[in-house]
Amino acid sequence: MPKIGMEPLRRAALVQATIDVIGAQGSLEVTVSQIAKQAGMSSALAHHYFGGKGQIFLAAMQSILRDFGAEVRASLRAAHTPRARAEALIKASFAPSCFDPATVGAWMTLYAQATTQPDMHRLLRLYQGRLRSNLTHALRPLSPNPIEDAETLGALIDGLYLRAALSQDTDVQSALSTAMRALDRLTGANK
Amino acid sequence: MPKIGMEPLRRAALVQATIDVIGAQGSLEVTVSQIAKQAGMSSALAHHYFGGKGQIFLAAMQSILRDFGAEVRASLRAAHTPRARAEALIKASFAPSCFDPATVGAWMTLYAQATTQPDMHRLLRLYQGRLRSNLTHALRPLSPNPIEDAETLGALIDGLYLRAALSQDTDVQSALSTAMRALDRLTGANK
DNA sequence: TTTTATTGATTGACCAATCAATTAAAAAAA
DNA sequence: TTTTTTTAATTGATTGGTCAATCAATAAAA
Repeated sequence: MPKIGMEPLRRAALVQATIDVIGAQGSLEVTVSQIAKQAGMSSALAHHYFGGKGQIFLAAMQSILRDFGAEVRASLRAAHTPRARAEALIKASFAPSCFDPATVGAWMTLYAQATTQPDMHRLLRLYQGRLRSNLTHALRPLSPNPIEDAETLGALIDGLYLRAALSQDTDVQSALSTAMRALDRLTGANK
Repeated sequence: MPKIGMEPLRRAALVQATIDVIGAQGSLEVTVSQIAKQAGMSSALAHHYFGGKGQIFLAAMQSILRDFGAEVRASLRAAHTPRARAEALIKASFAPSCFDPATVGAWMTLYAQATTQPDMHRLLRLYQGRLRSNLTHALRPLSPNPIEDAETLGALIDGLYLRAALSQDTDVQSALSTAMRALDRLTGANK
């Protein structure tokens, strides 16, 4: 069986499997064996390539954040005015992929683990920093205090996401329009 | 030893111990034995009175939410204008007790478990419902759309709390003033 | 003597991590 | 080209540890 160059494939499969399993059972309580089985290999191999459960988890989170980052950049690319950029950032935060059960589970895991695991904490700060920076940039031409307003809008997005994600009746639409309305107000309520 | 009427005392001690242990180690990963030891009894007794770990956890969360509710009510009692009521609600959400490591740990646990455990989910909805109701009531005389604005302010509070709680440099003050500024804006930017 | 309180010890299960052994591709040597 | 050697891939089985939950036994109040 040993075709050479399996490592990257295996690692990718394990990362995807981790996300799938977390999504399937909606929880952080997954075992290495479950993940390995989902990825079609033995748990020993998972340990061989990743070293430990924590590192598998970390890689999975990184993957999710990377995908989200890509979605944000794609969304920004089509936006050519400050206002459109701010809207793009909001829309990306409430994209359907963000409400995939796997993503929600991973996100809650991240929050819960950030209190103790430095790696996870760093990852969370990274996301928050990027969102803040993007929002500040977009709001600079629109607001007299872009930094403060970016902070407000960023926190609002997180709070709305939390509520939407944890309502079984995931009414993303309502969360999205609430965020948009807030943007209207922050930028001077210009319709 | 068996003085009669131990049950309520033991239960209360276990609830407090749960909060303490979660706080001390900043994480949801605590064992029944740890909790029982902290409460000065055997793990068997903890099981005897509560039936299982999940029920101990649930009782601890209920206790935290009950305390928070009491703080909110106390804060509201001193507020005699709509504006003061809204401010009181915000202040209560950023009270020092909310940033006690034990409270933060418990809160993150609640979010993480709400995705799977119906009990926890119900509890979270209860908190969100009460906050929404309180905010709506306070904003009714201040805003043309109190329901929508309460939703916005509630989500903002949650988001700001999340950020403040997960920054090692817990700058509660900044979160608080951001929320207050948002209240200004929602209520027509008067002053 | 019945009921309540209490615990040490045990059970049963789960699980992360390790190890020894196997396979076969690839590379080097003959 | 054939043979040997090295290296990567792979897993079944095992280990060591943890933990929730149960139980049997004890002690003392009512």
